[in-house]
This record gives sequence, structure tokens and C-alpha cells, in this order.
Amino acid sequence: MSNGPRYRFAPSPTGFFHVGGARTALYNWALTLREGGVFVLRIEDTDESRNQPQWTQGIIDALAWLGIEKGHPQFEGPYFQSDNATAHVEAAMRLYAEGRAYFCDLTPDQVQERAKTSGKQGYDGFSRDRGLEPGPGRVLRFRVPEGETIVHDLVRGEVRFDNATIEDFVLLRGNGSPMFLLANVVDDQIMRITHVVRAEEHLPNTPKQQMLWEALGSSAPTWAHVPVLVNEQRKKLSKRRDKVAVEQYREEGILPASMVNYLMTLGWAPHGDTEIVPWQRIVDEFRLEDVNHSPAFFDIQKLLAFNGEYIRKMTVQEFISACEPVLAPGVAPWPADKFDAEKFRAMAELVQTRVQVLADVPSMVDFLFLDTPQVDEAAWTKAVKDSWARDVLVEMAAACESCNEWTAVHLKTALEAITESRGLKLGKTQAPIRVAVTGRGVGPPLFESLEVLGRDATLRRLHNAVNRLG
RNA sequence: GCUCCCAUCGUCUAGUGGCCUAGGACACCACCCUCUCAAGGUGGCGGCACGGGUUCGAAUCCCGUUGGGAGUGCCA
Repeated sequence: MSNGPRYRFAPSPTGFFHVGGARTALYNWALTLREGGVFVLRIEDTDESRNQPQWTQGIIDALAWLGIEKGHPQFEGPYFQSDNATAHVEAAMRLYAEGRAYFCDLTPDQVQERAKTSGKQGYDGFSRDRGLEPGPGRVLRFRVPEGETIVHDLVRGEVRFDNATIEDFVLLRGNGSPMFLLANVVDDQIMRITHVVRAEEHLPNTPKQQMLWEALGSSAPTWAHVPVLVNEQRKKLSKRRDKVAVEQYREEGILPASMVNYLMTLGWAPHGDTEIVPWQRIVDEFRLEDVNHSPAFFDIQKLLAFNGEYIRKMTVQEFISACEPVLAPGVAPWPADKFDAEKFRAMAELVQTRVQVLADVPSMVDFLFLDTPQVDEAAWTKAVKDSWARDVLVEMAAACESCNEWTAVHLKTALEAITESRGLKLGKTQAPIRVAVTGRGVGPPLFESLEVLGRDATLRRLHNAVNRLG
């Protein structure tokens, strides 16, 4: 394994874990697994005011949730970019000593001013030959050589950059701290990274980094720039505008397997006509060369569809276990002491085919654990608008009272009799009963719901409904 | 503005010169099933951005146009 490829995932801890980052991590992980390589996690915390330590744990937790676990033999890290600051500065000074970098005392404002007056973009190389020594406030800039830089990218193919279009970029800030481009390259060299698989937004950086790799005496790793994830406006997913936090999806009851599966189908597809496939098949089939070149819309609706399918694939027992977090005290919308696991168990199978995310579960069963379920007024009005509604409720209450066996089939038979005597359809008459008992116009099958709820509560609610109608 | 990337149904994709009158999935519509809602089943709608080439033959190769996107920091 020591000779296998070394992939890396290098997020910066600046907020909740982004689904785009999750996909990139997953791409790296799938490749690592298939090729018997190593997945290196490096936290890029380089001296940035937005970095917060708690986000680092968030990244680790989110990766673990996706199946990329710290304890796995092919997982390495986390490393912290800040720990290598000395090496970054050393590398920079080596470039300075070799004349491949030079100091410049222009402030950002001055650089901009010169650009404006010269009519050209960016830094113009003002200090290239001024022979400035290191000093406070002076930045170290890389002396971009003449010529052309050709990036060989596994996804894009060959991408050419004319070096004349690349300005002498900053390696060390005025305060002496290393910048991303440099730190990133030095870290990758230290960690012997062989494959850099990252989002397309880094492609414009790549010629700079490749020059750095070469200037530092190594040959560049294999690059692969995967397309970004976009919103409905076709803009890159952003933390501010879009719902991108993996943590949030987890809380709502998206299953990790469906999130992983869905994310992998953005920009890529398994062979054959099925998109829902086990992770192992993804590992077996995923190849960077097959990744699409265009941005992919992160479609929550399709994610939900995947999730619904994953939920339905579970055994009832698995489903019941998976529901625990959303039924937990403090989370569920009923008093903790009212919850009855047996009742939930009895309803679980009927709920399972009716939800797309686990967070949908409580509203399907809350009527079982609430003394008086809140009534959906719109549903109520609609359900009782017909003149027969009151009578049906009264008769059903009577039938419930006299019913010998409190089972779904008996209850159904009872309502059927009432329905037929009035020349109605069960589809009609079930409505007032449903709203009266559950508070909602839709939900799990009615008679099973009544059976599980029990005779007393059912009767009480039917009587309340009748009273309400006056 | 400049640099770079991209372009198959509304969306995600299959497709690597003939198997394509372009396949699947999500969404949507209809029907079936049905105590509501789902689930399930069946069917339908719907696409190769445009214009030139190359070729016996192009969604697939080349060029251009148009349209999108990303980058352009002493952020990462």
C-alpha cells in the first residue's frame, strides 16, 4: 500500500460542511478505496480570520457520517496546514534565495493604482528587478517565468496557459505568513500527494501551483478538476444563498447512503440504467475520466426521491431504528411521557412508504401521542362541508362503541355499512373521521390508525368533532 | 475587461463516428390499484444551442457564433 496513490481532501474550516465538499471528498475516497491508496485529510486553517476550531470537528463528523472514517486504514490525518507554517516559509525563502521570487513593498492600494494608470490588469512586476531585501510590510512574489504552462487534467484533458497572463503572485504576506497557493503546494509535497482531485474553481490556480511544484524541484501531481455544483440559477452553490450544509440534511433525516449515492451521480453515473446502486459498485466503477465536464444542479427534489427509495428499501426494524432521532424527547412534537414505542412499531410499516425524509415521520404519527391533536382547519372545513358529515360521525361513534373487536377490519366494515346505507363512497366518508381523529386530511390508512389509537381516544375525538359541529 | 472551463429532455445523466426514428432517472401528465395520502404498475410529454466544415455516414471529430459558468485578494 505504501506505493499506492495518495489522494487528499483539503477543506478549510470556515462553516458547516458543504455538499460540494462532500462530493469532492467522496470522489477522492472512492478512488482511494478502489486503487488501494490513501486518503489524506488536511485542514487548511492557515491564518484566516474566518476559521473556527469547532468547524474542524464538524468536518470530521460529517465525513464519518458519509462513511469516510478516521479509523479506516486508508484514512490519514487530519493534518493541519498551520502546523507546517515553518516549512512553507522555508520553501518560500528557498525560492527567494534562488532568485525565483522577490520582495515587493507595494501596498495592495498601490498595486491597484498602478494597474489603473497603466490600464493593465493586476500586478505589473514593479519590483522584479529592484533587488529588495526582506522586510516588514514587504511581500514575497513568485517570479513567473516566460513561456507556457500545460496542465494535464484527468477530467479536462490538456489545458494551456500563457504565462504572460499570469501575474507574479504573492507567496508570503507582508507579515511573513504564507499564502494558500504556496502552503497548499508545500503541504502536498510533504504529504507526498500524487493526485489532486478538487473542484473546478481551482483550475485557474493550477498553472501557478504547477510552476511552484517545478520551482520547488518536483514534478506536479496528477490533477483532476471536477465541475462545481450549482443552484437553480446555475450559480455555484453558496453558503449564504443555498441550503448546502450536510449537517442540515442529516438532521432532517436524509440517510447517509442516499446522500452518498446522490452526490456521486452528480457529474457521473454508474453503468446501466439504474442510478441507485450500492457504494461498492460505485467504488468499482468510478473513474475520473468519466466525470462530466459541466456544472451539475444540486436538485433537492431528486435527493429526496433517492432518500425515499432508500427508506423503502429498509426492513421495518431498520426503519424503526432509523426513526429514533426524530422521535426523541425534545425533538418530537409531543410530551416525552406520551410516546409509546409499541404504538409506533405498529404503525411503522404504514409510515415507511409515506415519507421521503425521517423528519416527515412525526407528523404522520403525532395523533397517537397527543391528547388533542391540532386540527388542520382547511382539512376540517373541507371534510365536514357535506350535510351528511355530522351523521356519519355520530353513527361511526356509535359503531365504535358497540364494536366487539377493535381491529382495523371490523372498523372498516362498520364504516362501510354506514357509507353504503347512505349511498356514499368510503373515500368520502373516511374524510371527516380522519380529520376528527388525527387532525389531518391525509395520513396513514385510517382504520389501522384507529386500531392503534384505541377505542377511548377515538370515541373522545369523534364526540368532540360532533360537538364542534353543534 | 482579461484568463480558463463548459454546452444531450425542465433537471441529473447514458452515448466516445454506423447498434440513436437518442436510452435511463427525478419532476410533470394520464390511467390502473385504492378508505385519504403515499407506495407500486402501465403509458405519455419532453432533448443532441446555432452555423459551417471533415466523412459514405456525426449527438459523437474540427472551426466559428451564441449562451452559460469559474477565476481574476497581502481568502482558501
